[in-house]
Amino acid sequence: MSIGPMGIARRATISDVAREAGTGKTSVSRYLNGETNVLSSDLRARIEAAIKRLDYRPNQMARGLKRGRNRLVGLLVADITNPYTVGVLRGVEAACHALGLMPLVCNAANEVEMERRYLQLMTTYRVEGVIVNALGVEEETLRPVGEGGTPAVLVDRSIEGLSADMVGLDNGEAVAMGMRHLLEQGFDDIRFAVQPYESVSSRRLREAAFRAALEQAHALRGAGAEPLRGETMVLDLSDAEAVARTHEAVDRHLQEAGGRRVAYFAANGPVALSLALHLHARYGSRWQERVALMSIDDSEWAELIGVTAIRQPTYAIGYRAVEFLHERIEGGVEPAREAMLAGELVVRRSTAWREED
Amino acid sequence: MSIGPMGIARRATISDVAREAGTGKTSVSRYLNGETNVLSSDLRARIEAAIKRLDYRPNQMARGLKRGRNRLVGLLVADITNPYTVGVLRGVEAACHALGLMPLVCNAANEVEMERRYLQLMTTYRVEGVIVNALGVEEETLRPVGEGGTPAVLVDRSIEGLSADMVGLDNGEAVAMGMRHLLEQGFDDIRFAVQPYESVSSRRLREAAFRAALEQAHALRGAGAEPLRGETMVLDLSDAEAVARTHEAVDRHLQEAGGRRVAYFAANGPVALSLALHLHARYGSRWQERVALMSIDDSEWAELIGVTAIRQPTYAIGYRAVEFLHERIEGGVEPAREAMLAGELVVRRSTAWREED
DNA sequence: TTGTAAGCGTTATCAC
DNA sequence: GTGATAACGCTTACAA
Repeated sequence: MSIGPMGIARRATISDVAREAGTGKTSVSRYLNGETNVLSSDLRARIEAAIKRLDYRPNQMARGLKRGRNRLVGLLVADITNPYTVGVLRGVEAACHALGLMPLVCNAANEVEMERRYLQLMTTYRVEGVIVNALGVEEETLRPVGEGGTPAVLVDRSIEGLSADMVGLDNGEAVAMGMRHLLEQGFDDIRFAVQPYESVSSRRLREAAFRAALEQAHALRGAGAEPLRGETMVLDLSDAEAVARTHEAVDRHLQEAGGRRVAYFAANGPVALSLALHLHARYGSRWQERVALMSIDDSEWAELIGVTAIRQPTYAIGYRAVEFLHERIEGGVEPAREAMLAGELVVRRSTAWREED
Repeated sequence: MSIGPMGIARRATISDVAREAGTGKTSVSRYLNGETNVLSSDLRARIEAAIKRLDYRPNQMARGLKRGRNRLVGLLVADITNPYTVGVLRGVEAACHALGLMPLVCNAANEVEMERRYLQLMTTYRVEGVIVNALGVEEETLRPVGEGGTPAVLVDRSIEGLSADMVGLDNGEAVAMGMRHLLEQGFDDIRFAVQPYESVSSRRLREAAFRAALEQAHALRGAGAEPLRGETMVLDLSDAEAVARTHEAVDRHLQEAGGRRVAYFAANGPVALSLALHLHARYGSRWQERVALMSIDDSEWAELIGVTAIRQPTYAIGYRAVEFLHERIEGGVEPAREAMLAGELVVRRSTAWREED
């Protein structure tokens, strides 16, 4: 690092290195890009020394400007506060690292407006591609990006009218697996709790799978069997009053159930947490004697209080998303693909335990 | 967006806009930079229209190259998996947004080697400053960066020999507050659980504050009083075997304590979680009848099972860090500052509840 | 094997 | 008011 006027440090440039090594920029550039076979070992050594002496680091921005690729990929997430997101992020980072990419992480904090802004900001930095796990980006926001523009890969949720690679949980199988478990355990009163699901594909699929499983179970039981109760319950976490109302509905449900232990199947981690917090606040630390909670998304607290979960392969999802994106960046032109990764059922006390225990 | 050869989309450049608007690049640049007073309203309108028509977005990289500042700031975190980190991240993002900066988030996943690599990578992208919450970066890695080089702000922990702005929890007061509470509640057997603390300033300060509080309490009690037991217990989360050994030590401690309820004061969230998981696995869901857990760092699960916590103002910490950094970026030259933000005690059942309840 | 020169998309300098 | 033109730090023909 050299010192410029006024004692302010200035980073060395490729020209500085060339001068220091007594050569031209071209050779230095060649050295940097590993075209080592075209360089005499003498020159190579001089360049190497000069670089070390000046503590030179090539400027990625300038490099990107010239080459048209700066190795930046954008990662837009709806909510970094959600452990699911963090898991995906870890996978994304690992894959980026392995592929020589640099992730630019943006958290929209559940604000649709933020999502749009960040997406714009990213294109401004000329990211080579984007990975999107968003709440409400619309097809039009991504369109210029999706077709011939910046490649995009969707995570967890597809966007209506946009055909892009997408990777996420195999929702249908995950919910079916959960329901199979619940029914095997003999639960006959099951509520499926989910955030408003019209506009988010993964939620929609999960809810549909829940109803499908329910109907199938009905059919199997036949006429004479004991009735099977099942219902979808919408929990809008973005609206405190709506949450309160839904919590009250839960209370009424438990009241009706009398002493009978009912099951709640949460469509994701945040929903499960909201439910658990309410139940704990309302019925004390022994609330699990009244309701069996089960959730898509595993978490620290699920293990801590013994709640059954369907663990999502978040790391793999993030990793795969980057792999997809990388292929597109390198010019892949296959039609849009979909990777649906399997969830893993982690059975804990909440559902293993029957009333008679 | 215009279409280049082979149908491949190419983003419009400033030259395209100039041509489309029938003017020169200079005027377009002026328009972009808000030097609107120097432009005739006619020209201004034409440029505006051209920009809209071409969906033009200035290239930040090129801009940065020319201006020498690209509005990128690096955020290096030790572990994105830690909720503390996520809290800080949110504050950082909000502040960056407010100040027109773009955070480049790097997660070192608890690997010291990664930290070094990412720090290098960031300088390669010519970030204007860095915010560092790292495990083991050494002073030398940051030195060129800290002095006259890229400004740096430290979060949660200082680095030996490096004088840089730093922001974090007021550790002394936080621990003192926690100890005051524990003693008031009548606990007389208190273990302070902390990760290896020699090399991480915040841990060291917390441990020291624990011992100080203990001694003070001893002094206050005088000779005739019942004995007060207190001990520091190191829990090395990076080493599974060490963790197991420490967990066993916990078991022995509980055994010795007989039926008496003892207190565990965890120096941070991950430590508290490790303890809670062990206790739950070992003593079942009613483990809190044997030990009162309290922790620096609040979390979802702490509320869910009623564990007392000292909440860190993570959002404010992140926000403040960016403010500090911004001042440096703008050329501030004050000596290194330190912001110690106050924690908040959140009392829950774990400590409010006495044995006789 | 090495170097010269043009150009990536901006902004800054200086003329008109 | 406006617009050439020269950088910024790099890569890449093209020459030598």
